[in-house]
Amino acid sequence: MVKPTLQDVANAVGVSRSTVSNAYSRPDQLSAALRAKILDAARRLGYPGPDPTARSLRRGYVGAIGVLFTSELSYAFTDPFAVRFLAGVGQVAERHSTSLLLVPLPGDRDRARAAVDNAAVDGFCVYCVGDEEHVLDAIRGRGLPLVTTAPDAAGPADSFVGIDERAAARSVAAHVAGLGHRRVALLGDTVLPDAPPGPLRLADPRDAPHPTTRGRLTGFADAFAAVGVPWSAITVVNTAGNSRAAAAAAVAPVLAGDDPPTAVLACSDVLALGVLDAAGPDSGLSVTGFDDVAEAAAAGLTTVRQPAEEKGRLAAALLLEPPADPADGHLLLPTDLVVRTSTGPVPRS
Amino acid sequence: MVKPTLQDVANAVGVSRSTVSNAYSRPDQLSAALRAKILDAARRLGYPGPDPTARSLRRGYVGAIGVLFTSELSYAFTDPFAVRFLAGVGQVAERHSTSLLLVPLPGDRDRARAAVDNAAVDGFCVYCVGDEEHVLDAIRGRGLPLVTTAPDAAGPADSFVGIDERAAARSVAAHVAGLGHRRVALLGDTVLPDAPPGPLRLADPRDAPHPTTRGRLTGFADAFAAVGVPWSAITVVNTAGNSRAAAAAAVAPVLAGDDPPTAVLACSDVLALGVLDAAGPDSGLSVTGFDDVAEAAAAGLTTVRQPAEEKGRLAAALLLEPPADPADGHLLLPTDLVVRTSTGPVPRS
DNA sequence: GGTAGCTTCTGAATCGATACAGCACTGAAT
DNA sequence: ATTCAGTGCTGTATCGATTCAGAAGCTACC
Repeated sequence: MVKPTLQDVANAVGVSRSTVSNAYSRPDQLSAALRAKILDAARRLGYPGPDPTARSLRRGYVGAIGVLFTSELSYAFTDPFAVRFLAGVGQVAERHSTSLLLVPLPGDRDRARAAVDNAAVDGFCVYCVGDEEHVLDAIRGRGLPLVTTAPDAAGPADSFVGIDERAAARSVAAHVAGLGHRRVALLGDTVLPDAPPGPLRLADPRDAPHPTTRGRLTGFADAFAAVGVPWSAITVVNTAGNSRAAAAAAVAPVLAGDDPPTAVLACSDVLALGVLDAAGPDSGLSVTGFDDVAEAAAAGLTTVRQPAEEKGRLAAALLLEPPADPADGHLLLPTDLVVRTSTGPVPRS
Repeated sequence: MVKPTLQDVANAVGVSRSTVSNAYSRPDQLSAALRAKILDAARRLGYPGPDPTARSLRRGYVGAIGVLFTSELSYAFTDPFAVRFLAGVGQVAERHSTSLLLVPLPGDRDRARAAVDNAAVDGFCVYCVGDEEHVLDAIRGRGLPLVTTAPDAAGPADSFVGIDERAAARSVAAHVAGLGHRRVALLGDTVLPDAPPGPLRLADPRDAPHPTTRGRLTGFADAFAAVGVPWSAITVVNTAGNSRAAAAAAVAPVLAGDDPPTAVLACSDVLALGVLDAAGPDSGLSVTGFDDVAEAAAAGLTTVRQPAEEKGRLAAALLLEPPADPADGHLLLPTDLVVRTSTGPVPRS
């Protein structure tokens, strides 16, 4: 038994294809009686209703928005901040009867492009992009609306929702500097594309390719420069992946070295928690994170809070309810410095 | 400027449409020189490559699998077990260059059906279904492959990957019974469709409509029946949602009542954690969960471990690499009873 | 009775691509 | 010179629906 099509239903009832189509999509275009007759025949024939693909082709829209993640798809579910962001996107999508297409973005440039080009969606919500500028170009090339969460990745036509990464980073770094810390290390995931885990030479924080990392490192640098600590005196540590374990592994040698830092500022809470793991309890090391995920509170982590779900909700809303004035497509969210027990004065040793 | 189509590129180069199509999808069908010329012209014209929707229509497949959740889409991201399951699905999908379409399933029957009917996917992976049998029927009606995680929801043609819910529940309940507990309460989310939070009359555990809940409650009942505690002596408590807060709110009155239970067995870790919240530390109450999510270990929760990511990976694999023999489409995963500190002997009072 | 105004339904064009049979040409073998 | 097998490319049918202008039928009013 082959799958019946709209035409088969039309034949069975003895009406035209258009009428059957109307029975499904525009009930006001035909009499209730005929409609009932058609739906009944459809049920009898086992016709499951209009084919979504064919319908999308003709209508010109799909009813799904793509969500892109720089790294593997599984990362989307590994970082608690990402999960909450997605939940926010999902809430709004749900209201619009829109699905979420999670697009795995392979590391390989060409395959990444292909993944974007092949995604059947009405728009893209890009959670975070590294130097994947070409992926954004692919989206723009398709003429699809795009909302990003990294300010300087946003082109003129793109929407944006996010925080002032640099200012937020400055606030937490200023707190650490204010406690007297001068020997500090910064910790980021994939600070430079192919760098191994561990300490890294980075001539200038603005050289970091990943916009979010760049913004945060630059903000950290700002605050320390303000108290006389030059960039060159700051250790930058790279991790292989945004995970607790990766962070612990990358930072352990640094903590064990000569002249270890008295404070470590991480680019995400997950990394910061890894630093706490590596340092062990009561080490006296000051550690800060970023995002304020649920685990941060339990661990007493000093961090910067940004509204995760709200960010997701707004991103989806920008896509699904585009503002009349494109100028309203750029949203800057507030952040809060949350001081907990993971930061304190420099221990005298 | 309108978006160019394949035809426009063909015209520009002076070849047929098919040749341009081949340049993209079957490079071996034309000379490298011509292919280069075509791709070059495409770039010049701003042609973004074949339209995914049109391609899907013609090819007959989409390159995406649907993931269905009974409750709201945001739930998918709220339950840690669901998140890990999804991560597993994502890993396998990634290997197959396949996207994940998360389909929000509205509570309303008709809209739920519509959501399924409109999803452009090659198959469905149903994380958990309540009494949503009609949704499964809709999927089958479309002739799409289906993998479920609830054994008795699986039709003959469906694949299945999951655990023996009843036996697993029996094992943890036997542990609690072995500790001497005889006054017990069971806690589940939406045990009956429209029941309010709090204690509930349920004549028989097998009356619970949700297959997973049904399996677990029945297993609990088995173990207590074996030590002489009849079903009628067991309190069943309903929650409004699978969250810590909902569980705490639903169970608090029960714990505060006359003749409170000495043990509470929950149908998920999240609920169990809520019970611990409600009971407070050192209450002497024994509490068990289900799934062994990350937070369970930290809270010392006695629970049943099941392999979350592996479950997701297998589910996706059944969809994307269907076994030659349909009999291999039913996978039963192992579970482990994990005894921690949240269970202990009955306190003498 | 004629025309205006509705509602209900039809037919052809269209969305943007892919599959497949078949044609034209090339070079080698007979 | 003729057949043959292989490349490389073209043309047409097709995927399964939606859209829209317009025809047909029916009521209603002057």
